[in-house]
Amino acid sequence: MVLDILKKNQLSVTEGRKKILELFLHNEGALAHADIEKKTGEMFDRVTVYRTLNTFVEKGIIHLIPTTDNSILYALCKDNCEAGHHHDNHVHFICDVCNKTTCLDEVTVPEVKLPIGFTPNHAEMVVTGVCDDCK
Amino acid sequence: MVLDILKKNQLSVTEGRKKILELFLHNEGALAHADIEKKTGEMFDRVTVYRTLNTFVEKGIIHLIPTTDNSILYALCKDNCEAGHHHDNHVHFICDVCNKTTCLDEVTVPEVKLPIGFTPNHAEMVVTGVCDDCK
DNA sequence: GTATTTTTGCAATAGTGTTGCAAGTTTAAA
DNA sequence: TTTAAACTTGCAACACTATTGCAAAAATAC
Repeated sequence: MVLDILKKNQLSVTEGRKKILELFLHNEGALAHADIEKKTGEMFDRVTVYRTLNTFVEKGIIHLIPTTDNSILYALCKDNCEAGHHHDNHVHFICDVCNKTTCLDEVTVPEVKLPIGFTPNHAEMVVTGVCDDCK
Repeated sequence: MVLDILKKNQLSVTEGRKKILELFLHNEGALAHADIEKKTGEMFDRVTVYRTLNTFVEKGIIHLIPTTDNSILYALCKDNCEAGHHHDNHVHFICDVCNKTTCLDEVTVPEVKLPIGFTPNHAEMVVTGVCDDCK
């Protein structure tokens, strides 16, 4: 599984990439750099984690989630991942209780009518509230 | 104008608050902390700018805009500001060309149907593309 | 005008992210 | 299977972003 994804994206198979990709595959929600650093412990250098995450974003294996605090959240979305690249037009949900961020793969970002003069390219939507686990 | 807003929110009137609030009033788009520091130059300490922005957010004079890089963007939205507090349910637009962020006060964030178990509280939407100035 | 409350500036600290380079690992090809 | 080329990693250094405590200064209230 992990190997397939790396090879499909023409990436060298290294311990760091395998481990970090596994974290995303076995983790429901989104992850921040700090989460990954905690979970991998002393295994890799901070810089390696940063570079691995950037590589994955460039290849479209994971994608960024917009937030209002100054944190960068990354998530792998199962459906798109298989296809090798992301459409990433789904809504993200951040739980006010457990703070977990979830990709709602089945909820598509709705179209909005913009004022005259504005041309849309991409739209992101983040909903906060109470998630299924915390209800 | 500036004084009205500060008094309405029960804030002491200081040089820093007046100057920063003016920046928002005379600036179309959103501002990051770094923008404000550049525009105020040596007038105030960085810490004062941080604290002023936090105070304004708490009082609802300005609000945060979600981004995918790790930057915090602040914007004052004319309509709500007059009322003393924000509804902040409008769409934000980030121009791919000039990178300016605009509040589309007249475009409301649409409702979406969430999966069973999820209860929404607040929704944010950010659209990227080409703005009116850059078209 | 003075006392009280609030805000500011400074110094120190912590967190976040990037770059250059040498050493190490992976890949591909003989 | 060995070797050479390409790529990735770790380290050190650096830059930027943000927060806290405390004393001095300013604003408000009386």
